[in-house]
Amino acid sequence: MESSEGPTKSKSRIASPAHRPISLKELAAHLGLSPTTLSLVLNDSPSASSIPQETKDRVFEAARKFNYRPNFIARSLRAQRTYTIGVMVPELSDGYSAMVLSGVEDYLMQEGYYYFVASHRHRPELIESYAKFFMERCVEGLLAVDTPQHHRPLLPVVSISGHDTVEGVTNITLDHDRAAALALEHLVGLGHRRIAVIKGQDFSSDTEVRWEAIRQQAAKLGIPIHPALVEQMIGNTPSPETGYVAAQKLLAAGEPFTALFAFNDVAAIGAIRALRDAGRRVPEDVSVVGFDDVHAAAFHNPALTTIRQPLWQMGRLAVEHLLQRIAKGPGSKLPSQIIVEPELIIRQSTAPASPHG
Amino acid sequence: MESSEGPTKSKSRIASPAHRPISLKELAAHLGLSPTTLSLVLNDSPSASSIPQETKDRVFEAARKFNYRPNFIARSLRAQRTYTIGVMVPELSDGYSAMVLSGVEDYLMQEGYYYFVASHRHRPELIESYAKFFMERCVEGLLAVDTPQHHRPLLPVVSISGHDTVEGVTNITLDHDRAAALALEHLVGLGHRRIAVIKGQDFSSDTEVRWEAIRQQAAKLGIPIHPALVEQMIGNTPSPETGYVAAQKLLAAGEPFTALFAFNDVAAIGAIRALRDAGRRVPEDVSVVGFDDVHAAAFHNPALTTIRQPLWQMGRLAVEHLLQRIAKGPGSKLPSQIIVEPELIIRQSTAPASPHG
DNA sequence: AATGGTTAGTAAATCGATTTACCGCGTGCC
DNA sequence: GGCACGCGGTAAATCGATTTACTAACCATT
Repeated sequence: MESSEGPTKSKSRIASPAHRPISLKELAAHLGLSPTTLSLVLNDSPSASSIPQETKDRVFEAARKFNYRPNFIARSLRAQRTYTIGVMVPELSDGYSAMVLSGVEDYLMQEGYYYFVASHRHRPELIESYAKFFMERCVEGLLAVDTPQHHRPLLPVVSISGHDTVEGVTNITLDHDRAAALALEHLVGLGHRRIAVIKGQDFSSDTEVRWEAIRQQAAKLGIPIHPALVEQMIGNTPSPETGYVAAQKLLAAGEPFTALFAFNDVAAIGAIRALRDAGRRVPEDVSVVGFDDVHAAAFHNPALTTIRQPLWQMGRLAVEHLLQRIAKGPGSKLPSQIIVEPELIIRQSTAPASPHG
Repeated sequence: MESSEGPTKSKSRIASPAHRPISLKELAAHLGLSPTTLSLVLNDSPSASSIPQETKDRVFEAARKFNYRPNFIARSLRAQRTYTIGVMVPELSDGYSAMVLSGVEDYLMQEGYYYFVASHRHRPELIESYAKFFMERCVEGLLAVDTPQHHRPLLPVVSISGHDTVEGVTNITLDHDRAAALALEHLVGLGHRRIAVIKGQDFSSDTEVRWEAIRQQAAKLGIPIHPALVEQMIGNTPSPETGYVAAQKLLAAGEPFTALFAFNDVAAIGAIRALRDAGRRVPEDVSVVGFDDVHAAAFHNPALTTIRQPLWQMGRLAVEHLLQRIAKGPGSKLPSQIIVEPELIIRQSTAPASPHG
C-alpha cells in the first residue's frame, strides 16, 4: 500500500497498472465522438449505415488499440439478458454429472452462454435455496440433472432423468425399457435365471421407472424377480458404499442368485467388493451388470459390463432444448419428452451362469 | 399440444402470470415513497436512522409481501462487484477437480459468492480463451487448479498445484517431499528395492516437483531409481489409459521391479490392468501406490494404497485466500505459498516384496 | 423559395439499485 | 426574531451500454 521507497516497493508495480478496462464513454471522449456513435458502429447497427467508413475505421482501430470490451454487466442490465443458465446436479464427483456437464459446457460456450453449477446432494432445502439463488442471479433457464421439480417453473427448464411431468418442462430420458431388455436378455442369454437387483435410492428420479421396466422385462422373459432378490440403496454418499451395503443385504437374505443388476456403476463396484468379501467370485459365481458406463467402469477389475447412457449427448440435447425454450419464450409448443437410447457394453463382469448356480 | 379453443390459448396460462420480479421503483410507487427511502431502509444504511420505525415496518412488510429481491445485475453494475469467481480445472470428470470444487462451493456460497467452472483439458488456447471469457464476465478472481499461469494476472489469483511462482499469486501446494517419503518408506519397509515410477504428463504442474521429490527421497533411502524404471504418462485423456500404456512400456523395458508408484490413482488403476494383462498379480508380484485418494481408490480391486491429498481442504483454503486477495485489493502482502500435508492410506495394493522379486 | 432527402452524427431515456446532496418543516434556544 | 438542528424524507447522479428520437448541415428538386 505504501509506495516508492518502503518495503512493499515491488508490490506497487502490480497496484499501479491495474488500469480498469476502458469504458465506451472514455473511448468516445478520446475519439471526440459520442458514445452513441461508437455503440452503433461497434454493434453494426442498421442506423450506422450513414456513418462513413472512415469514421467506422477510426472507431474499430481505437477499440482494438485500447482493447475495448463492452461491460457484460451493463449490457445485461440494459438488455435484460444474462446469457447464463443454472445447472443443478446431485453431486459433482460421481462421474455421471461430470459427463453430462462436459456435453453442456462446449455447446453453451459456443452459443455465447455460460452456466453456474450447484450440487445439492439430494437435500431438499439445498435444492430450494440453490433455485432461489439462481433466480437472484438472473439465470435465463435451469437444467435439472436428476433433480426433482416441485413447483411449476418460473423459468425455462429442461430436465435430465426427471420423471415428474411438469408443464413447461422438457424431459431428456433414457429408454428404460430398452435398457432393462438389453441387460436382462444378456444375462438370460448367459443362462442366468436367478437375478438380483439393486434399486436406486428413492430420491433418484430414475429409480422407479427403471425398476418398473426391469420387472416388466423380467416377466416378459419368464424370469420374474423374487422379492428377496431386490434391495435398495440407501444414503446419499456418492461412494460405492451404498452398493456394498445393498449387496451384503442380498447375501444375508439367503436367496441364491447368479447375477446382479445394479442401479449404477458405482453401486456395482461396491457390490462386487461385497461379493468378493463374501467369497463369491465375479463373474465366475456371480455376474454383475452396472449402469451408466462412467470412466471407472472400463478399468475396474473385473471390467464392468454395463448399460451405457449417452451422457454427453444428453447434456448436449438438454442445452439445445433449453436454449430453444429461452429463445421462444414461455407459451411456445416444445416437446415435453426426448428419449435417448442405451447401449449394452459387454466386458468382464458377466459370464455364463455356473451350472451349480 | 393444441387445446380447448384457440391453438395457443392454454399456453397463455403460462405466459400471463410470469410476472417479472418487482423492481424497487414499482415497490416505492406502491408505497407512495421514493426508491431512495426504500433502498436506505432495506440496506439498513446509516442515513436511514431518521426514518421512523413505522415507515420502516411498512417497507419491510411490502418487500416481503411482493417478494422483492434487488436485481443482482443492477447492483453489480452500481457497486462494480459481481461476487463471482472463475475456476479453471483441467477436467471435471476425473475425481480430483470435483473434490476440490466441493470444498469451493460450500464456502463461496456461504460468503455470498459464486463461481463459473471451465475445463480446459490442458489445451493452451482454451485456457487462454476461458481466461478472457471470465474477465469479460467480470469475475473478481480466478482459482486455477492444475492450470499454468502465463502472464502476470490482472486479477486476484490463487492456484492449486501450480508451481509457476508468479508475483501476486498464492499457491496451495502439497508437501511433495513428505508425500514421496511416505510412499517410498512404506514400500521400502515392505522390502521393495526395485521401484518403478510413472511420472505425470508434462503439462501437469505437479509432475516436475513430485518427480524431483521422489528422486531425492529414493536417494536418501539408498535405493536410487533406475532410469529404465521411469515412464511418463502421455496424452490428455482423463481415463486410466495413460497409466495402462505407461505400465506396458515399463514391462517392455525388461528391467525388473516389484513396486510401482503412479502419478495418480487413475493412472494406478490403468497400470494395475496392464500388470494383470501381463500376468503379474497385484500386490503379490507388484505393489502399486497411487496418488490423490479419489473416491474410486478405496473401491478398486485391489483397493488402492495411495497418498491422499486433502483436496476438499485445498479447495477451501484456496477460496479463503482468494477472497482475502479480493478484499484487500492488489498490492497487499499475502502469502505466496501454502503447504498442505499428505497422508498415506494403506489398503490392499501393496504387500511385502516377494522373495524372488 | 419551399420541400424533401441524405449525411453525420448527438441528446436523452432506459435498465434497477445505490448514494450523495439536498429540502422543507417544526422546535428549541439565545 | 433569527438560527441551528433534528426529522422525514426526496432529487439527481451514477454504474456502462443501448436505443429512440432528434438535429444541423448540405444538396437536389419542383
